[in-house]
Amino acid sequence: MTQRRMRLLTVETILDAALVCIDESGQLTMTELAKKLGTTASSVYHHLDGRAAIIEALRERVLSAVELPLMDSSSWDVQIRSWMHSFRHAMAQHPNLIPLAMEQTITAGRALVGYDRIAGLLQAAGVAPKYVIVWLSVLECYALGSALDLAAPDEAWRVGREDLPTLSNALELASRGRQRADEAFELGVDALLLGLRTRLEMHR
Amino acid sequence: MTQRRMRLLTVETILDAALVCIDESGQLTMTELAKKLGTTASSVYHHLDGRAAIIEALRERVLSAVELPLMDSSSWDVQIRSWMHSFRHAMAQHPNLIPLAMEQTITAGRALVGYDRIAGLLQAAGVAPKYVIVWLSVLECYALGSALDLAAPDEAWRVGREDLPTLSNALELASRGRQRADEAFELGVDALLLGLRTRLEMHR
DNA sequence: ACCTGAACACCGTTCAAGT
DNA sequence: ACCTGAACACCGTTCAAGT
Repeated sequence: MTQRRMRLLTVETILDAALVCIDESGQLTMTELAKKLGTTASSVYHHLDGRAAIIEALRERVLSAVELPLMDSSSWDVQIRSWMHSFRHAMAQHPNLIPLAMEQTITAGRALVGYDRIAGLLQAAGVAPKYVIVWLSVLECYALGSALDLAAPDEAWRVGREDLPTLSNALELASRGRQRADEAFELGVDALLLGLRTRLEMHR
Repeated sequence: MTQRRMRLLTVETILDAALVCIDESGQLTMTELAKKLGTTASSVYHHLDGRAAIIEALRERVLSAVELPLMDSSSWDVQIRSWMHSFRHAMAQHPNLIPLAMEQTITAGRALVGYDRIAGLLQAAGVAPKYVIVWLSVLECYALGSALDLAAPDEAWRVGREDLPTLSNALELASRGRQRADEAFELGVDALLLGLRTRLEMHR
């Protein structure tokens, strides 16, 4: 009966609540977070070192859902493709987190293992060693831009100007919202890898 | 002699100062901006409707430096390529602005004319009408991701872990900082366009 | 060890009062 | 019309005081 009073907060519960805040409102304020936890903002500081640390931890959590490229027998472009998909799928679970996570640094610690394997795949595919990082950057830029695209409001693609007939017409025929973003991601990854493959074959 | 007192502020001078703030510190606070202008924060509100409006105006200003795709006789991929370069070059002048401009909306009003022409080029190249917007999204995602790459600190690509030999070795051989970002952008654009061209030829 | 309320420095923005 | 100082609501963070 005289059970010790339960801990109100845990790193886990705080991160859970913070992610809910971000998913719901796209923002993260310490007061809103505290309210959702039923405490005050200052309590949070006993478990995590401020707002920046919370966002950092959430980015790690989301990135940890990215599957490592499998070391199986499939070809290098299939493996890279599936890794890009896994990356974007993880990001797509919490699109509102993406702009917040951008504020700090871009490349993460935990993702490095994945990067190492991708570097190996690129090298095995025939990319010259001094260009492996450059190609890794290319893939990262596209993955990042596509992730941001997930967070963008679809209204951005509304035109309503009659002096831009080609664009207006194309928008009529196009898919919208998430589906457009998904199709674009797919197409872009394939084009990047096809471009890389074609270039490698040309230089052989 | 009895010259009317000069106006202290203009929309132009405010935007100039704001851009200096952002270039210098990567931030934009109204008080810092006011100090740089030699006035108080509240004065600014007589000319521009708050911080968000300032960033919006700056984004328009930077985007207005993007050259429209020329309607000349060069092939579609050369034209698209030069437009992508112009876009990124404009962004590269003020990399610190990019994350701030992301906070609001992504696609801009003024850029729409450029988008219309790119849509025309894609269609002329043989892209099916319902996929024109999707391809436009692909190009935008990559341009955006590459722009963000410009704002990222280079330390992000420092590893120092011996359990990741491929990545560490690749980093040794790679170029760094701005040069790496430039090379990556170049390579990615070419790969995307080469991929698109190859795909179009396959489906012909 | 964990939680709390009050306090602090700093935001963006508004507004009545000046010229 | 343009500028200003004071005020307001709201941030993130710190800290002495409680249990």
